[in-house]
Amino acid sequence: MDSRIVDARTKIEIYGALSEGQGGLGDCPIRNVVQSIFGKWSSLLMMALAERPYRFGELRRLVPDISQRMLTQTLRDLQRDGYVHREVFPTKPPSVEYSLTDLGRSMFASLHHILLWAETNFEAVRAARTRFDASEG
Amino acid sequence: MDSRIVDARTKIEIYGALSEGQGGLGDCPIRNVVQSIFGKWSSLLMMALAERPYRFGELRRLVPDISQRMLTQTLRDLQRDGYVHREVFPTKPPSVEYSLTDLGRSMFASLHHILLWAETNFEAVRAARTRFDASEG
DNA sequence: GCCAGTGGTAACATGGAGGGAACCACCTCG
DNA sequence: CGAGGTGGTTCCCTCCATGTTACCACTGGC
Repeated sequence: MDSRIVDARTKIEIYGALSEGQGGLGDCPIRNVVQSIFGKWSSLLMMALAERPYRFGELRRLVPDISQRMLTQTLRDLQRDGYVHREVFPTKPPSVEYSLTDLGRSMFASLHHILLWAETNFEAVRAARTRFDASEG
Repeated sequence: MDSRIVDARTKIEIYGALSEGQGGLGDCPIRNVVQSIFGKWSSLLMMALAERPYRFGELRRLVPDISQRMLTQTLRDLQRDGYVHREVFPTKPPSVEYSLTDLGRSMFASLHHILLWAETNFEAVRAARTRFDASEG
């Protein structure tokens, strides 16, 4: 990855231009994509599906405290964005399998970095929060 | 980065264990950290500060459609999490400079991947959405 | 007959993130 | 004297993501 960071002013102008006529940086399509990735459950489901395909019920059991509604909706959003493929099998009670597409695998490869960072550094962040909260009264 | 992905079941159990007694995966500290990074304006401000330190007013002009309230609050959150350093200079009207800490630079290095991915691929995502919306009536 | 499991949908409630506008103290410049 | 720039805070309101609950059709097993 080219770690050179272009002048932020320029970059932000580009971001703004992309949302011309819609409301400025607030709904720039790039930031929109990023936002949708970070729904409350999206990254967790991507993590699971990155390992192997899962069926609906399996995912529900794997993530105990997601509601059925949010599981349905999050999967549908991921499918809509092209990250997830949904396949129905004509078993006696029809079963449904969810798997990552190529786009999904590509996206998860980039997403993975920040997830790993959080796994490694969340204690440092928690410590920083504690320090901050203590010093501000 | 080690691209080997551990068994999702195991990983999710670990995530769950971290939030023991608080409410399950819903507020696992790792996911909590990730969520805070993806506030509406956080990544944009990190992008700017990754380039060089900025003053409050500079940031406000750089990001035209952020409200003063959200700028203050987002910067405070980033400072609280240890990503941003806030320094007050005793100029005649005191001025304030915001810069990244080492933790912040480290975090942004990982965040950068997914931002670049979104910049590169947002058209593919938009295309996928259009296709999906067209095919579902 | 009846309950459990398949994969959902629909109606409704709610909490918190975000937005808008006004206000603050201080200083300088015209 | 008044306007505008410094960096905020406070109050109020709105809307959307999420949660809760109930319901659906179908099948197999007890």
